[in-house]
Amino acid sequence: MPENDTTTTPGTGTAGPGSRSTGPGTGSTGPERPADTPGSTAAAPALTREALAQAALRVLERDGLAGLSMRKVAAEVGVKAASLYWHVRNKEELLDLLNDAIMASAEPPPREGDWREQLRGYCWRHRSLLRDNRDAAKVVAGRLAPGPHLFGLLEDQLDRLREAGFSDAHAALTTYLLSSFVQGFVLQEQSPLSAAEADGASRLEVVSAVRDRFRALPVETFPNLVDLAADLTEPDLDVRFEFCVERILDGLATLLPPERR
Amino acid sequence: MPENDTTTTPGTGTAGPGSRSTGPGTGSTGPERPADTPGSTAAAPALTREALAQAALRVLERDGLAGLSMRKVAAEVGVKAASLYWHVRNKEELLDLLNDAIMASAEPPPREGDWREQLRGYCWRHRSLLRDNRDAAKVVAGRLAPGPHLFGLLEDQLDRLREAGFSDAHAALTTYLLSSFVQGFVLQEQSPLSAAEADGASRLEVVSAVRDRFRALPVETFPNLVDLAADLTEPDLDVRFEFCVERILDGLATLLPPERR
DNA sequence: ATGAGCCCCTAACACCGTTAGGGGCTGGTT
DNA sequence: AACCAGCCCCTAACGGTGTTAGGGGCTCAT
Repeated sequence: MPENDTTTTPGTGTAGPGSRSTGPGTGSTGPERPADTPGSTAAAPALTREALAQAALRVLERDGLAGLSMRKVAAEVGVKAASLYWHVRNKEELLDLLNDAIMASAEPPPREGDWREQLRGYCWRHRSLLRDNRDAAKVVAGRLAPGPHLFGLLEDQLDRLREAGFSDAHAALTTYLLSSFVQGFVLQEQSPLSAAEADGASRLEVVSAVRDRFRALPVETFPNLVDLAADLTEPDLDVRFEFCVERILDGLATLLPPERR
Repeated sequence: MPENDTTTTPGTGTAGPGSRSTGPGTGSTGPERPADTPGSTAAAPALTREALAQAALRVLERDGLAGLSMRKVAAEVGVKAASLYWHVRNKEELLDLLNDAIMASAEPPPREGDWREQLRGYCWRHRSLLRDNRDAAKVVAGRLAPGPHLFGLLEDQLDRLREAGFSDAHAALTTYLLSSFVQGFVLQEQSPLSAAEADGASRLEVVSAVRDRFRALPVETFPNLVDLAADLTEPDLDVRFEFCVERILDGLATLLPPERR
């Protein structure tokens, strides 16, 4: 009942009218539309999957992931909820589109400096991408489904890694290391520290409250937590991120022969 | 044992009748229950927050995070949904409890070998913890809210890091690096590669399908993706994880004076 | 006996994802 | 001209969700 379903799979082609058959664009990279509305009322906006993705992006920005519903996205494009199912198999697929729409605004760092500088740029940009779009980290979280835009980034990153001297296998593995870390980090840095967020509670207030809680722990069982309370609650998350990224870069450097650094 | 609780931040005590006022245990560490049901029908299970967490854990295992509803958790403990709100402010708080319940089954690696070996153990154990409990990674994802069990782990990890020779600040930052990475990695490794999962589609089938898709990309625009298709789709995720962890450990090693390695 | 606090209940609200079925509107074929 | 096929949207409804209001017992200390 709840999920299951999947009844569809490809089969079940009872050819019944109601069943979704092809849907517009299923292709990954190639353009799908036959042409574009040859004549007649040329201005008709023509609801596309792209338009859906943009609408979803707007709703996400306004209401957050929890507030993103089919009905709202439909309203955003001026139709009713059920109509979306002509363009999209289900909400999950809409989220895939949304995921790609988020990735669309990413662009690789400039091609200057050594490999460290460039990879560093990738990490920091990836982080800001996930932070700038509301709830982007959560959207991306359980979603590998590579949209075309991510392909471009991946391609570019691999290119630089190989050029830096990394082996094929190492280059490929490195992309996973970087993306896993950045994703995990942003997820953590954006999650509310305590229930006392979302209300007023300025960031700094919450942080120092957490720090006090650390300090208030029983010293005999949690000596380190008490002692390192200040370090654990370093309020500048950029410092944290920088530390982590530099450590990862150091680790990657050991893969290269010393002369390439 | 650790009855616990965290939570609440006391305020809001308007003392009005209908409003949830205190809830059972609000104390931080001390035991709350006055005693335990002195006489009479001694066997009454007495619905506790702990029991709720266990019930939620069972529902999670059975139906996954998407299928975890207040009503089901309530049914699991033999009450109706509305009754849960006496013990818990809302679903979010229940998820915090669930989070801690998941963490409860974690235990630190043995204290043998050098610091690398021990940190490695932490990473691999953390990963299996998140993989063994269904949807655990997603539950933990947007949830810092440190349950008492996580405190224990953190304390232990910090202790080993300092003993290894890391400075206070470095030790603290390292815990974030490790947990961010592991969390991000498991999130990625568990997310379905394509829509063609969840159905039949053995893992290997899907992997090789994805590999073929990489290879089928236009070579002139995605030369690296095409070329590294095999490396990018390495099916053994342990290999990936190992690479990432070792790189991070290498990076951490550079913080130590050479003689401590 | 009274009241306070605990703990659960029934009903209901508004909203969710999703499906069934239908109805126009278009363009091509017979 | 008539027809059909496909596109694209609609209304209505199903079963489910989190959450609140209000009430009712049941146990205790006064």
